[in-house]
Amino acid sequence: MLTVRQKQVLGFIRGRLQESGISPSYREIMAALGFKSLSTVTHHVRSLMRGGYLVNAKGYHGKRALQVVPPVSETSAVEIPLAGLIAAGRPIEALETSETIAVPPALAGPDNYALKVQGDSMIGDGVLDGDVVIVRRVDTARHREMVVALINGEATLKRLARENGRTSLRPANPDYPIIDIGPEDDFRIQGVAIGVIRRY
Amino acid sequence: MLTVRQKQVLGFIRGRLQESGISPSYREIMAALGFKSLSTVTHHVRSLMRGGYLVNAKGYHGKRALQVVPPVSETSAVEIPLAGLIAAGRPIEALETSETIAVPPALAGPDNYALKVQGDSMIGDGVLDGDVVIVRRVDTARHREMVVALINGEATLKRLARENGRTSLRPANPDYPIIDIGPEDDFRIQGVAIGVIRRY
DNA sequence: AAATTAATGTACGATTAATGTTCTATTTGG
DNA sequence: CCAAATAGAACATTAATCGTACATTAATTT
Repeated sequence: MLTVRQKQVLGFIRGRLQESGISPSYREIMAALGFKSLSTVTHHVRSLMRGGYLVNAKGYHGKRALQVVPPVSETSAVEIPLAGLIAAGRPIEALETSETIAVPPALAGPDNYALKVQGDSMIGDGVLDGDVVIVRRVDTARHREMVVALINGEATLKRLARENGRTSLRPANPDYPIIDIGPEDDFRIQGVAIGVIRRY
Repeated sequence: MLTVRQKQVLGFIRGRLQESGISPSYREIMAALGFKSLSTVTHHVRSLMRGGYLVNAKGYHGKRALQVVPPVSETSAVEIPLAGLIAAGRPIEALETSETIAVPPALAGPDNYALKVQGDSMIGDGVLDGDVVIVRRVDTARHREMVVALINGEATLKRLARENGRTSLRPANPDYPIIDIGPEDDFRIQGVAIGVIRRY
């Protein structure tokens, strides 16, 4: 919570940074706001630092190194990044903009992201073309979990099967083949599906 | 609830917060509303606090820290009521508590509610047992839309079909029968599905 | 490279200004 | 009459300020 003066000081610093790129000195701040003592500036700057609005990029005794901390995004913590499109047999196609998508809190998490599904390889499990799957970024998964996996550079959404010491990726659609993972394959799990959102 | 004076005081504080971001001091409120004593302001502010319209963000002796408490209705526009369970062939089973469920803004709306699906009559359309369908409360629907319908007192989730002047409800599962609507049936549409949320 | 100077940030204490709180008493309008 | 509203003055606490001396880094000179 900022006081009136703190707001003015912060505003001046922010303005200087924006126009010239270098932080003003304490004495410049003093002059600009009409203070007669450096301690006044010190006091306000310190308050702003304590409040997390400013940091000194060079640490203790760092000169002209004040940096304004961007305000914490108050866009409710239920937003997770929409990482891109996933389609069987292609790498994940990243979206240009760093889009985000709002999800119910039950599907939110710091390691979660969303992928838009292209294709119908998992139609048997109720994941349709155009659905958005919510994925938790992990590198291991258990038998029968739906995973986002990277195999030889290609990303895919399938069910993981571990049987008789063998690992395979199974679509939920008879039109698609089961993918057996061999020791020569470059195989990595990128996450497990924890939810689906569809919009008609 | 609020007296005339209280409304004026609250309005002034709200305006100041909106335009400048900082709360007015008691003396500013006094001047703005033409009071001649601080205690008048104190009295009104305290009343507003007791009524839950204002809080002091800095607590006792906190200066310029009045905050207007947003009315309850605006707390979170992404919550919609979870009305109950829907299963083929039974009335909607209402939940005891008036639960709500958080949904992405794209699925939120004043006339929307959620139903938890029981059964697999729509599995072919990717709606699985346990899924939550988001429904918009309307009384008409077009051909091929997924609807919540009430037929002779029984609620069901099906696709609406209008062909050759006849209306029918079609499951997305060959194990279930198509329901033909005749003139003798008591048939009503309660809403159309606009989304699905699943959690693994 | 070393020494020197200039520019800049830090520390401590004390003081003033601004602001919220409390108390008792009085006025006002239905 | 009663509840709401108002008034006035004294008091408590926080915000803001000032002055000075000192420490550290950056720039300049030797």
